[in-house]
Amino acid sequence: MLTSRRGAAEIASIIRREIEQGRLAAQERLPAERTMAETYAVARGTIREAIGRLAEEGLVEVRRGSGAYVRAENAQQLNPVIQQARPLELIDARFALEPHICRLAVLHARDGDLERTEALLARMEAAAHDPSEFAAADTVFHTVLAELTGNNLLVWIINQINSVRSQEQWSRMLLMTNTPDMIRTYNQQHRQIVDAIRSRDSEAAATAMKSHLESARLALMRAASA
Amino acid sequence: MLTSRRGAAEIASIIRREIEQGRLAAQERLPAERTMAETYAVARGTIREAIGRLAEEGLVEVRRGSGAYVRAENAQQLNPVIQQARPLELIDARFALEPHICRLAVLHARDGDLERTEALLARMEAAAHDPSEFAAADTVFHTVLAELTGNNLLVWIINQINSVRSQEQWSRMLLMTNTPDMIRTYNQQHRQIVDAIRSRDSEAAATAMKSHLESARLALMRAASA
DNA sequence: TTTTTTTGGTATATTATTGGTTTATCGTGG
DNA sequence: CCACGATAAACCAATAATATACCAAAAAAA
Repeated sequence: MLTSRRGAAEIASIIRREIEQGRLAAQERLPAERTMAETYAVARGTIREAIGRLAEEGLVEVRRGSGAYVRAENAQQLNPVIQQARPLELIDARFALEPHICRLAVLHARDGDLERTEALLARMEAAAHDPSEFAAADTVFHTVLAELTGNNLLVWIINQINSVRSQEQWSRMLLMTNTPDMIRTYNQQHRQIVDAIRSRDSEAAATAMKSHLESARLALMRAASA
Repeated sequence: MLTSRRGAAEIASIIRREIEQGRLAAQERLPAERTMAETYAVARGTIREAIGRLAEEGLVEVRRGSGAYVRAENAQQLNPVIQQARPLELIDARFALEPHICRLAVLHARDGDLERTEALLARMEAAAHDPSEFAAADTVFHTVLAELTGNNLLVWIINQINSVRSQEQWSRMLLMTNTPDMIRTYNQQHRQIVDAIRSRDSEAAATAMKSHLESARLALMRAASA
């Protein structure tokens, strides 16, 4: 139900969501009130009202003449379980989910749906020497696989797991493990997965995903012990 | 009586359902009376009558010049994605997660940890004629299995999935499917799972869990088609 | 350093929106 | 017929949002 009156409450919800989703990092400064007023097409007073509520909630801290800042202790507040999850816990969770996601994708994916994965495969193959770009595309790839199942719950879970990748520790780990050699291996495995889905072989798809995850786990453990 | 002509009582139930299903968050403002009148194709007075009843029930709070707001204590604050998940989506997600959770439980569970499952098995076996009690214990049982893995991320995911059981639709479904016969079947399967974990046979544990979930899915589909 | 720019803080008059109220009218069912 | 509920329209009062201007603190630039 959308209301015509875009009030301070709605603006506050929008900003709150931005913060909780981590699109605004801790300690980071919010855009200036006048800027936000323009971007949300709303009066500055409304922005001030919204920020005031967030300040009351302790989510942000406003400094006169400087700006409004995300309070550190609240930036990661939502889903502390996921944020504190250790890399190996994440891999285990993926081991549980993604092979079966591949099976469900075989059952539910329509032919046209695989085109998106093709574009992603190309993007990842072009990023052999750009670990960040590869990681970004890889995240989308695994999300798209979940979407192929048509199961919104699974998509949501995968998104939750993916959200940890924005974490600092995780980013550094990715840069270490995503060497050109590993990226090449991953790309071959990705293609095996897509091919298996395309040929409607659910067990082959699940097996390919297990191999893929096993490679990722090994790379992770090598990086951790190094 | 003309069914096309909707009275205040009907409008009130519609809005009440919107609130209880969490489609309107806490503290959120309802659409303006004039707007709702248009969307429900009804006179403003009828909307006012409906909102008045909700206010009497304490479900909403009306502020002159501002709007009608959902009172915090009545708003559903669960995750909308999970809340709107269909039973079969949930089962599929469990199919993805729980067999592998059993494997991980075999790997990580210590001997003493299985005592909790024993107590739960006894509780469920004593509840053959009490579907609600059985469902409650069953929820805990699957959570404990996740805890055996030592993976907090998996525990969190299972808890999220379990939280949907408080939903109205789901409760009715459980009462339909949890007949004494089905409960007996479930209890046998639960014991197979625990026995497999105890004897450190990860594939047997995973297979037993798959059988269990398959039984649940069949019961669900029978109930849905009935 | 000094100067300039940017930023939040405050005040105010105006406009728009919203709930509150009244009144007249129409249809349906008893 | 009457009673009752819904409709429709008009107006009132409270509140929210807008638009504008100016101040003071902080930051940036000179």
